[in-house]
Amino acid sequence: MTDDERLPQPAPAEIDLVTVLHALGDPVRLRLLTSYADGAEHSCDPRHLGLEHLHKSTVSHHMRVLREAGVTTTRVAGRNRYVSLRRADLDARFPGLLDALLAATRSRSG
Amino acid sequence: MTDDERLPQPAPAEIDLVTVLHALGDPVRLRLLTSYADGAEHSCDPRHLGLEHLHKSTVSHHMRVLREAGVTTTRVAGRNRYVSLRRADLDARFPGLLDALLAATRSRSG
DNA sequence: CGGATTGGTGGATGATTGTCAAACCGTCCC
DNA sequence: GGGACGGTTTGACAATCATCCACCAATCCG
Repeated sequence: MTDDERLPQPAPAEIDLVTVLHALGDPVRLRLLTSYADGAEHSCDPRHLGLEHLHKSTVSHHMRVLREAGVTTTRVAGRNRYVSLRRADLDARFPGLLDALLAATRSRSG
Repeated sequence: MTDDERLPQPAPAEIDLVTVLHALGDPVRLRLLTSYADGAEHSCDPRHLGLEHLHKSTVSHHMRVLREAGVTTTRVAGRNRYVSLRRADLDARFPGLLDALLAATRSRSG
């Protein structure tokens, strides 16, 4: 489970606020964030994410940006990848930020 | 004071989260945000903002992005412009977001 | 083995962007 | 009027970016 391979991601202390904001300043990636808000692991398939209109390589690109910014983590198991939010790391580094962002997306502009 | 002319800016309800995050996902603009965190009005002169290395037209461009995103407001008085945070509008629309952002910039990664 | 599934890589392309420079504009003041 | 001051606008340019497409790689399963 947890000891599967993980794709490269920044250490908690290396998560940079500007990079995170830049990563989330895109409609597709902010929508991915809302999908991940449930804390569960998600596949990369665009059809499971309400992104049917996007090419799978485009979604792959966006997920890489999120991961390299430190927003998500990706666990590799067989031919599947399981993406989830790094909630604890983000909360520790930027207290209240994630909650405020998720609340903001829920209240309307998501 | 308050009834001076103001440069165009979005109405409170039109402030869009993606646009705000995109605006703040730039090191110069995030730094401007920290300058404005005191709630006071600030001139546009790069030398008063710790941005001596930037051309004044570049700073003008960044301030326009912030204003059009709804992050700041600009009051015009004579030949001067006074830029300040739209704290009340942002707090009303995205509760806790601004506080979390400013706390994050203060704690380190500014 | 061989096909299907899941997802990523690399190239191409058009759009956006950050920056500077130079010209411009309204205002203040001598 | 005519500088000087504070900022904006426009244009140019390189860099980044979002997207698609075609191809590739690893894994699972019959």
